[in-house]
Amino acid sequence: MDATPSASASRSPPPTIQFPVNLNSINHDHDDDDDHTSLPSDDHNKRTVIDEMDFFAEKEHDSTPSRGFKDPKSPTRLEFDVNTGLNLLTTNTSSDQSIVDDGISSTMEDRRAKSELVVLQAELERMKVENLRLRDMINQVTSNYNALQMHLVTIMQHQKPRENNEEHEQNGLDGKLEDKMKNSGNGAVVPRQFMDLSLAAAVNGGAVDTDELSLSSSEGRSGDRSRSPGNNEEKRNNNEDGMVFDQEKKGNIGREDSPDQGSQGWGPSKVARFNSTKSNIDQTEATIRKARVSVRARSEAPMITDGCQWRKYGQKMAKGNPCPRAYYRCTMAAGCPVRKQVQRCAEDRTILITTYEGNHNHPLPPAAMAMASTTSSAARMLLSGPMSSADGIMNPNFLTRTLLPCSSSMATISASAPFPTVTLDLTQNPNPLQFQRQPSQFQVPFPDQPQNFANSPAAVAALLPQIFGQALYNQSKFSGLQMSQDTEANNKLVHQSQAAAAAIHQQGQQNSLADNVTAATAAIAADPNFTAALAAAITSIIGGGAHPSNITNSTNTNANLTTTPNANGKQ
DNA sequence: CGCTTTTGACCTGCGC
DNA sequence: GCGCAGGTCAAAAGCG
Repeated sequence: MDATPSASASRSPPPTIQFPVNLNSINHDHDDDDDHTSLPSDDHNKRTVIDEMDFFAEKEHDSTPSRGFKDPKSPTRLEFDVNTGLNLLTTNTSSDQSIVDDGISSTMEDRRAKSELVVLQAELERMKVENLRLRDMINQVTSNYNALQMHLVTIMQHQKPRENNEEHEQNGLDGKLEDKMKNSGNGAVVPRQFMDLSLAAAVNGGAVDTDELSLSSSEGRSGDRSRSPGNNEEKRNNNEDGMVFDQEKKGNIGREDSPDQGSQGWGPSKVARFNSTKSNIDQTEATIRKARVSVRARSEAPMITDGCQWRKYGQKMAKGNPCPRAYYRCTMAAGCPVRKQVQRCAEDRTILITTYEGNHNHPLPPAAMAMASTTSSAARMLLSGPMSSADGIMNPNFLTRTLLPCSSSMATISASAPFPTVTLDLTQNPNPLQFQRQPSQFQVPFPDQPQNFANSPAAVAALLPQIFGQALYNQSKFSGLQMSQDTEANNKLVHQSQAAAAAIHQQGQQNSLADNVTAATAAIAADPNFTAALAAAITSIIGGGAHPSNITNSTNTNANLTTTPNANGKQ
């Protein structure tokens, strides 16, 4: 147990790898000392203040290659000055006096120091304001992005409700996913499932709109399981009366789905068992939840810090791995469906494997946005994949071309299984050549990142949203186009996807921008080198964040994105 | 006191 | 039908 990755896990963040780290946590670290990086309480309220603190808290980064960056606004230079100045000042003020004490010039020095102090304070104020502004900007963009996403989903919904239904009917309505899955042996069936999912996913836009779904699902479940009731107290509202959904609406969206099924979160099969009458949507929902994003990173820490708060709800010995697997669920909001598994790699215990599933149904701190959007987008991407091939396996080439036309590092995606899983392998050396290692791998356009940032999981995680965001976008387009059913169509789709990708850059700028912002936010949060991170953020926000590549930096972030055919749900 | 972790039991799906 | 493995629950214990 102690050995468990999770054992001491969630609360004591100190040793953890910093994923898309928390602005909050960073701040706290500086202010209070690490204690509550993960404390649930500080969420929203403090954020504002914290953010400000953040920037200045990161003074240590004098060594940072800050020069390359330009603040969109005047403060740029000042900032640097301020940073150093602050440091010096702090030390100087105190030390000056003590050291200079004896000197005759002390008065002058004093004055000078005071005036400097005043100036610096003024600067500080300005910077604070600036920080606030930036933060607001980021928040705004983020919310815009979310809104846009939902909008897109809605549109999609309108566009293809029929097709969707038809599809499902074709599948043979008793057509539970389960059935399909079971039939997967035939090979032919699986792809279909995928198709369904894709459509549905596209329609629903992920967990987003499935209020009803959750409802139905919950019913189904509760019947089966005696436990379910207790389990869902938190979320119970939903069940009690369907209407409740409206209450929290968007907030709930996510909530609902998981809550009732919360318990089954990971269990694909469980979800699958709903009656067809309950609809495709249910299936979709369920399926979406199934999609997983797995991150492999080297760390001594029991858990990676990803900006969210987690509660451990179980631990199990998994077959074939001496290290126990820990189960966590997101505690940032009651009923949040997001879960994660943490386990050390059997072969190399320095590698920590964190698997995320589900979409958050609550507002997230910027730092957590990266991971959250990554998982949700990834899930949607996987599930909505029009690229399913005849054998039910995603065509990596397709993905490569579609999602990552201009990548600089490598990643692999494949999804043939009950749980499509995107595995981000951060354990690899940042060597582009790796790309060649596996034919099935494709490159993910991780923009270059600041040095410190480059190899950290945070960096990659921060960028994932871009990738998946784009992918999602692309796919949404695809699914629109995708009505064709044959593999032949896939070829077309490939081209279409490329076109779509291009179009996305033009049309979907908002989206990309948002993604970039998200990434940038995470970058800021995660990067110890604030200046670099800030630069990245600013660059992405102001410099026309349409392209991920807009984030300019010197180092490549390399990661492997791998999707595992996870037939048995075993690792 | 409230929250989190621990841990054994339970449920479910899957393969044989 | 049985056993195995994954996943979840919930009481008890621990902690701040």
